[in-house]
Amino acid sequence: MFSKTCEYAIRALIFIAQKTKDGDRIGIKEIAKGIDSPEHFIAKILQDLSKKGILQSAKGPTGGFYLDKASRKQSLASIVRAVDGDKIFQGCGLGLKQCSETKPCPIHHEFKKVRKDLLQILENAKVGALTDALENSMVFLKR
Amino acid sequence: MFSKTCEYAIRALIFIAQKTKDGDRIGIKEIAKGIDSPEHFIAKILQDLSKKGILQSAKGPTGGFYLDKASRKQSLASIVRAVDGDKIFQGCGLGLKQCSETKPCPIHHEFKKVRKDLLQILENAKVGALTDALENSMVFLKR
DNA sequence: GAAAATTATGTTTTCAAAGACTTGTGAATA
DNA sequence: TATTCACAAGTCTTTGAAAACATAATTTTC
Ligand code: FES
Ligand code: FES
Repeated sequence: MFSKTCEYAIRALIFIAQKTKDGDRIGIKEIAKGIDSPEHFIAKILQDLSKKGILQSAKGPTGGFYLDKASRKQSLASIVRAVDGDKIFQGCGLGLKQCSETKPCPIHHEFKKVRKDLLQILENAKVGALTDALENSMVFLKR
Repeated sequence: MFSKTCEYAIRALIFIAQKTKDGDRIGIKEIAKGIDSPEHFIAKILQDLSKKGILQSAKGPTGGFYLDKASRKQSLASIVRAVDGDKIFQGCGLGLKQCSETKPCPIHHEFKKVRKDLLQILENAKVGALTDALENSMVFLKR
């Protein structure tokens, strides 16, 4: 569904949101452990995303990654868009060059609904809102 | 969503279904043109699938690919399973090693619904049933 | 013997991951 | 106050594997 890169990115962002509620910062090593991802790989992903303003970072001692107020209100959809683009939200399910209402593929009408549902889920899921469930161990970022 | 391989496979199967309604057979070159795919690539895909019994083939002059009665009743879901496996139907949306009800990821409950809808669409779409819409130019396999 | 799928093999591109090196920054220290 | 030092992100390069696509030889069957 999503690329590996994108999966790691979402997990990481939620993890960071939980760990930096009180203005703390968190290092790359701890993030990698916390979401069970390759350290160098997630490092690169987060660096790209911080350039794009999806999350914040600080160098030096006491440095690390964190999320400001605005970033916390962000939806998972915007993360997906930043990483994988919007192919998943707009592209044709059967790989036609362009999804089109007037020249649809055989599953266009049904597929459109799935895409829309998926988009809605991701739009509604705000990064900062998922931390409570995490702390109560109702959901997990690794297993 | 699906792999390129899988997209080609679905398009090809629907195309073959339409072109071999009356016991005809159709060659690889015509298929490649009909669905706008790389000729050698789709050839390999179809050969794999014919080994698995998803479609039928015959060598020699007047040979080609075709679909028997049973294959026509097949759903798109079984094609997807044969090509991409059932990761898309069962795997965790955030890439956890295993999707689980007891240790779910943050979007598990919502995501499950999307997966289920997708599965249903693909189960309901039978290869042989899509040919009419194709012939009436209500749907397309390339553009 | 010609037309078709089949098999085997090779190339290119993309994705995932790892490693080494660089830059910036806060804090200790002289 | 200026210097140094250690820490942590940032950048660049390389490796590995899989997916996507291409070429050539082979087999089957009419
Ligand atoms: S044309 Fe295929 S999903 Fe819209
Ligand atoms: S655990 Fe992530 S989708 Fe079920």
